[in-house]
Amino acid sequence: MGRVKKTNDKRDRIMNAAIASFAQHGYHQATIADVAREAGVAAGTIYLYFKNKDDLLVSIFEEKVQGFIQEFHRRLSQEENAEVKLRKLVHLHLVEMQNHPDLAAVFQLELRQSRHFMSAYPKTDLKVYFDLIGDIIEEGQQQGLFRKDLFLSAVKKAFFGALDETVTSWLLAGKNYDLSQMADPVADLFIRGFRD
Amino acid sequence: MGRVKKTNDKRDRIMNAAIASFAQHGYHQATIADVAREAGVAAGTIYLYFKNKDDLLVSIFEEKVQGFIQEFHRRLSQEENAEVKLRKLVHLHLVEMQNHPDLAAVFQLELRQSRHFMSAYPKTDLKVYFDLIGDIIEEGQQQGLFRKDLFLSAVKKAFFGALDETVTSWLLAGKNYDLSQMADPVADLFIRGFRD
Amino acid sequence: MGRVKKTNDKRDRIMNAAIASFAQHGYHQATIADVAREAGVAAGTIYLYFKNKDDLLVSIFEEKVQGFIQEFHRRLSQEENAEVKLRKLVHLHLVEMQNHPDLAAVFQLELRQSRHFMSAYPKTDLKVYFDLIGDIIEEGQQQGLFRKDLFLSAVKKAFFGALDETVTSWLLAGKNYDLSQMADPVADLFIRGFRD
Amino acid sequence: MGRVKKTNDKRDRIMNAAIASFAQHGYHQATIADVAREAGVAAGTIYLYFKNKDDLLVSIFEEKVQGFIQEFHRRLSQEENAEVKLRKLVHLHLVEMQNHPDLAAVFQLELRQSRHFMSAYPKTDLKVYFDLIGDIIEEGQQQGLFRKDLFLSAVKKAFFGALDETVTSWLLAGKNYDLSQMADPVADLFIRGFRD
DNA sequence: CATGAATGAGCGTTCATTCAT
DNA sequence: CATGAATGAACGCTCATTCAT
Repeated sequence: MGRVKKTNDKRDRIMNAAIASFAQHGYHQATIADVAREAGVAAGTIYLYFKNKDDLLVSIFEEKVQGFIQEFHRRLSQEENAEVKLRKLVHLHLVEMQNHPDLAAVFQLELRQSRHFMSAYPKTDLKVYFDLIGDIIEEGQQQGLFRKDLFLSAVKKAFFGALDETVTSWLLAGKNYDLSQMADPVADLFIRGFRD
Repeated sequence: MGRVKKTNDKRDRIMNAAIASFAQHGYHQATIADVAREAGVAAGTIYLYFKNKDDLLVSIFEEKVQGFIQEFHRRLSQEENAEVKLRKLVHLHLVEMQNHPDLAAVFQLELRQSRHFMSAYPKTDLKVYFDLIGDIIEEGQQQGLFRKDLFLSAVKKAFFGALDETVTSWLLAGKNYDLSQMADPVADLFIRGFRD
Repeated sequence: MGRVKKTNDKRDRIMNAAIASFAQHGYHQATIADVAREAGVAAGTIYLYFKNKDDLLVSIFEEKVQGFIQEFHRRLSQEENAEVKLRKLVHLHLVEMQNHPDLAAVFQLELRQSRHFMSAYPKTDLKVYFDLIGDIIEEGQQQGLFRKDLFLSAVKKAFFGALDETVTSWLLAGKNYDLSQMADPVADLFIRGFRD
Repeated sequence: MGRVKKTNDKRDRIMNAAIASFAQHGYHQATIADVAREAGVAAGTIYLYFKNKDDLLVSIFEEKVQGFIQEFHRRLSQEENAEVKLRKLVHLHLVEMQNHPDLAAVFQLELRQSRHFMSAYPKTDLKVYFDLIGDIIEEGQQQGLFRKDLFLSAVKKAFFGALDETVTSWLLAGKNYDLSQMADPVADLFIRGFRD
């Protein structure tokens, strides 16, 4: 176990170094040498764990988003009411981004620079996140809370886009205010918008 | 007049070539040679009209977005009712993007890769667009249509983000559906969300 | 005459602008656009008077050096004594360079960057200057002032090199002392070295 | 040791390739690709050992001149008499240049094209060479061989300039005569010029 | 003669990636 | 597994020169 653990440690160190480097310098400006230095490994070592620079970026997304989604699922499954779930999702999304600003910067700003990611976008884990949102809305419809005539694929995107822009604006403003305070106003807006 | 016209023609040709090239290959992947070939000019000629590659990208944004905002302003000023205005804005936004998909791709995907643009983001013309949105919402509040307790800076971003993601999703899905059909569902969502 | 004069004026203006530009920025750093701006003409105009940038540099040398040599000839022909002539030549050389520092900079520093000049060096007007020096030394030998066994081609170069380095050092030191004060010490050195 | 030796070998190979390339084509005309080809390395490798092209040029000067000066110092320290020292210095200078004509070409012709070098000129190792010359002259004064009223800073430059021009002329004439034969005539000239 | 817009060849430098050790 | 020296493709940009007006 110690052996395996150690290996994963190194992979994690590289990934975290990449998050920090990409967030600080931007994906294109950050070099593999930067990441290696930050991770305390040789540049060549990175290629033992990741196929290439793009894979490193995409892996950050896949593994970290997966983690978030799993956690969000777990946390939301405790709730019954779709409105409460939706509100909680907004809170979780913004709080997590606030607590992991480097990761947020990579998600919001850098990830879009990966051709590979963008072309695979509709099939990524992000789809799972969209589904999570869609499921909650449908749940709300079944609970008689939300309108039946919602154009689901449209409102899902609108909801996600609202969260996304909220985080992006916060990042680009220099993170100079409390992001979580935006949660209730945004959640209210959509819950009212969804209501019957 | 002929002389001036011709010069502007060349500048426009370069800018349009850049929009096409950036949309097709992505900002970083597109080379100045690509743009020049597409515009039918020599590479060096581009530097007679634009300071550098980044300036080309930023100029696209500034001049084209300015055009859109002015047109939106003009079109919306004919309306009285804030709800109608908001609905119309959503329509205009999505229809324009649908009619100019390359430009849309540059706006949604490529522009964010410009460090220069992103750092200037809060001061760009995009702020004017945010203001336009904010003004309509405030107008709705004064008309007694929208809630007075809206967290304006939050809902502005949510609204813009929703439009933004709607377009981005459409682009990344390969523009394989009618974008304008998303207008009413999205507009409905926000109008209800804003209502008193 | 007015017509011809005007033309020569423009050629002169360009040449003087080139001297100033080359002296200030260096030959390679100075652009044709710089020279044109300084001369108050369009870039293309320069090519009506000079074959190319290199020709401009070489022409400065040829015409200005020719002027100097002619003047030196004239001024020295008044003297009889070879020692006096030599002393006067040193004075003239240093005083002229001091009075035309931009020209000096072009001679001492920039001219050597012209491949064309360097390859033609042994055949340039500089040879005439070397000959002028050689003639004076031979005159001194005939006047019984200088040794008969001087290796003429060696001492000519040594003499010129001494003047050259004296000017170069002054230029590179920022022209922060009186160059003409070096004349007598240098002249003394060579006159003694040449003496029988 | 093998490892270190090999690394130095590569650096040396690049430097020697640069000397050959700069001598043959001139500094500005020689490309990094030329140097790389000549050295048998990839272009990028050069940047592992030198900061940029200019650094390559300046490094040639610093390391090679330093070598010469040290060797000259060592060789001259064996002599007592200042006149003999001076004569030997002239010999060494010309013989070394004759034996390393590519290096000579870089010194005499190319180095002066480096803005960076020229601006640092008064502080370079060349100053050490000037000092070496000055020390010998002062030694001669103390030995009662040379005049006390020599304008030292003037005659130092004259002496160096004479050597410099002697080499330059030889190079530009196509190295078509024996440079070392100029040594005695030049040395004689200065020794007589310096004498009491 | 004069212009200056247009040209396009040319090059230094970076950096993701490889591979011998 | 790990290294880091070496690679070499790739590209933005400059600027001397041309030529249609």
